[in-house]
Amino acid sequence: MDLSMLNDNQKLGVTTTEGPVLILAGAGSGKTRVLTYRTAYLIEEKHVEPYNIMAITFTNKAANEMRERINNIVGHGSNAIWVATFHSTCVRILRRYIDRIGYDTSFTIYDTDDSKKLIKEVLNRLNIDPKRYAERMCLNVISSYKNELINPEKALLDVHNKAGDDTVARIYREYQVMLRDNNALDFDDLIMKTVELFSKCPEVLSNYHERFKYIMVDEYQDTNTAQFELIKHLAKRNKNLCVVGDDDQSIYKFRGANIYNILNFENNYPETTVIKLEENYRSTPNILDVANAVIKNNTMRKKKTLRTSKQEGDIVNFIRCDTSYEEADKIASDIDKMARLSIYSYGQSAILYRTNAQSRLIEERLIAETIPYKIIGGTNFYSRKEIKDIVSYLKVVSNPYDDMAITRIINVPKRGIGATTISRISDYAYANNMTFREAMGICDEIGTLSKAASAKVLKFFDYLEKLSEFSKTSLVSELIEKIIEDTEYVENLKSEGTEEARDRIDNIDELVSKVYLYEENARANEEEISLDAFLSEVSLVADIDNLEDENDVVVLMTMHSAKGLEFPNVYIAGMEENLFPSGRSLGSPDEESEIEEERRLCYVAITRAMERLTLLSCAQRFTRGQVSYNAISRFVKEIPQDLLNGNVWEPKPRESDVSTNVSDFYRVKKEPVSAKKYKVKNFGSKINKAPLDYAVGDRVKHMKFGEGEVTLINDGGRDYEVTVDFDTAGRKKMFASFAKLVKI
DNA sequence: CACAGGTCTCTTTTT
DNA sequence: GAGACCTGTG
Repeated sequence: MDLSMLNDNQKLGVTTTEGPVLILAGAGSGKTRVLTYRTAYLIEEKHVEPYNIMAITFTNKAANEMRERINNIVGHGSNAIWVATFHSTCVRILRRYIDRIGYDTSFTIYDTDDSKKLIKEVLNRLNIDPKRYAERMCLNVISSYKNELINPEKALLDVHNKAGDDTVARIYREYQVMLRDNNALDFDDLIMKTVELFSKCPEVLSNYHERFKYIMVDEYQDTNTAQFELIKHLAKRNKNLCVVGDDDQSIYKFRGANIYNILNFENNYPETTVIKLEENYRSTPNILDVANAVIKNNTMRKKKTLRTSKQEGDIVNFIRCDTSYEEADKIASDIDKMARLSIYSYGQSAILYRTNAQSRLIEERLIAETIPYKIIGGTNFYSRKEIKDIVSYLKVVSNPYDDMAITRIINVPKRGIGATTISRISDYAYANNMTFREAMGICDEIGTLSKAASAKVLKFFDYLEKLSEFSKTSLVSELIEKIIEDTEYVENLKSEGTEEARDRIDNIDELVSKVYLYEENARANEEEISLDAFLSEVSLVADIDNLEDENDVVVLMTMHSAKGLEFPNVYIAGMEENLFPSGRSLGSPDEESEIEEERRLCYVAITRAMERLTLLSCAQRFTRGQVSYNAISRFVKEIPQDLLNGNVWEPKPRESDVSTNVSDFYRVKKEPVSAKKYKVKNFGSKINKAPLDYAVGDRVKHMKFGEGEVTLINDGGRDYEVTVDFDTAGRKKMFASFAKLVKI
C-alpha cells in the first residue's frame, strides 16, 4: 500500500495496528487521514475483514465521510465496517438486545424537549415546586449522573451518606421509572443502558468481542465516563484500541466529557504506544501563531507545539465595532468583497460565534446583501412543531407505551379533547397502573369523564388501533402519507394561507421525502425497512450532518459545531468578555477551569481557518432585549499586538455618543427584513432552480428594495442571476432563489 | 374547552 | 426579544 503521502508519525499511526494506541493529534494535523489510511491498511495489508473493524466518530457526517474515503482507497467493502457515532452505535446494539434488561426493542428515544416535559410531569407527581427545582437544573444533574454511570439508587445513597438534600435524586428515580413506563430512553440512557447491558449480559458482549477486533475512536478528548466504560468493555478482549484526540480541543465538558480519559489513557492501558502528530497542514503560520498565543495560557494541557511549513499568509484581522449591527455589516460586506474579487467564494467563508442567538443579526445582514448562506444549528429540523406532530404519530405506532407522543397528538388536529380530559385519563391510568393508551380504551369506565368526552377519546383510540393495524403491512412512506391524509394536517395548514403555514407545509414535504430517502437507502444497503430504524435515524441526526459542501454558500454556526471542519476564510464574531468567555464561566465556583474550556473553544475556532482569519468584537450589543456594553475578550488581548492587524487597545466608545444614539439606531435598523419571512431553507439539500414566473421587462417586487424592472436574467447553472433596476434602490444583481422576487 | 392576551423568566455550547 | 405560563372570556 502506498503510504508515501504520509509523514513519519502519520505512518506510525497507520501501521501500529496491534495493542492500545494513543494518537495525540493537534488541530489540522491530518488525523482523519491517519484513521482512514489505518483502516485501509488493516484491510489491505493485515487482511482484517472489514466486518471486524469498528470506528466511532463524533458526528454522522464524519462517519459518512470516513466511509467514503476508505472506499476511495480500498475500492470496496467499506460497507461492512461499523462506522457510527456513540449514540447510533448504542441504538443499534440496544434495538437488538435491550429486552434482556427489561425494555421493549421498539423503545422511543426522547430528545431534550421530551425529557423536559417528562421532568415537569415528575415534579407534578412528587409535588415538588418547580421554582425551587428548575427543570433545566434537574435535567443537568440527572444527565451528569448518567454520564458518570450513577443509577438512581446509588445517587440516593450518595446523597443520604452526605446527609444532603435528596430531592433531585428522588426526581431522578421517578424520572427513570416514567421513562421505563413509556418504554423510552433519553440520549444519556443510550450509552448508560448499553454499558448496563454489557455488564449484565456477558454473552452479548462476547458476540461483539467476536466482531470488533479493531476499534478506533475519534475525538477521544470529548468522551465521557460512560463512553469510556463502553469502549473499555468492547476492547477488553482484543485490546486493539486506537484513540485519536487533542486535549486542547476538549470543549464538551458541559456534556460530561472527561478530559482525564485522554490525559490518563496511558495509565489505563499500560502498553500504550503514544504517537504525536504535530505538523499542521491546514493553517498559515500567522494563524497558528495566534492560536498558540491563546492556548498557551492554559495550564492543564499536554505540551505540544504545532509546526507548519506553509507560506506565512495574511496577518490576522481584528475589528472592534461600535455595535453588533456594525459587526454584521462588516462581515457581510467583507464576504461580498471577497466574492466579487474572486478571492474567496461564498462557500469558502464561514462565520463562527459563541451562541446561536448571535446568528440572527448576521443573517439579516446577509439577506440584505443577497449573500447565500446556511445556518447550522439553532432549532433542529426535528424539533419543529409540525415535524414533531407527525413524527409523534409514527412514534405512537411504533411504541404504544409512549404516552408523551399520544398526549401530544390527541388533540392535533383539534378533536375537542382538552387538557382537563387528558389529565383525567392520565390520573386514572396512573392510579390503576396502566398506560395512557390502555386507559383511553376503557375510558367510558372512568367516572370523572363525561359521556361526550369519552366518546371523543374512544374515537381517537379506535383510530390509533386502525393505524397500528395498517402499519403492519405498510411501508413507512405509506404510513406517513396516510397519517397526513387522515389528519388533514396539510389541508388545515393550506386553509390558513399564511406564509408561516406555507413554511410548515414545506417542512412536512421535506419530512416525507426523508422517509422515501430512508427507504431508498435501506433498499440499496439491503437492510430491512423498519419504522423503528427510521425513527432512530430521525432522533440522532445532528444539524451538521446535513452540511454538504457542493453548495456555494456561506456557513454560519457555533464554534462547537465547527469542530472538525476547515474553511479558507473565517470570521469569529463576538469576541467580547461576558459573551466569549461566556458570562456563565465568569465568577463561577471553578472559574479557572471554565475559562480554560472557553479558551480551548477559542483555539478550536481559530484553527478552523486555513488562510484568512478575522476576529470581531463590539462595544455594545443587544442581549435579552437589553443593550449591554462589553470589553474586548481577554482572548484577543492574549494575542501579541504584532500578530494582529487592528488595534486591541482602542479607547472605549464615548458613552455620550452611543447611549443617546442607541434607541434611534436600533429603531432604524430593527425594522428591515424579518428574517423569518425571508428565510431561505435548504440551500444545501435541494437544487433551488425553480422556473421563474417573470421575464426581462417585467415589473417585480423585492421585500427590501421595493419595486423595479427586470433588465437581465442569466442562467447561472444552479440558479438564475437576475438584474433588476429598482425605482429607489438602483440596479441590483441577485440570485433568483434568494431574492424571492414577486411579479406585479 | 378553545383561544386571546397579558405577564414572567431567561440563555452558552449538543447527541 | 422569544417562549413558556397564566388568566379571563366566549
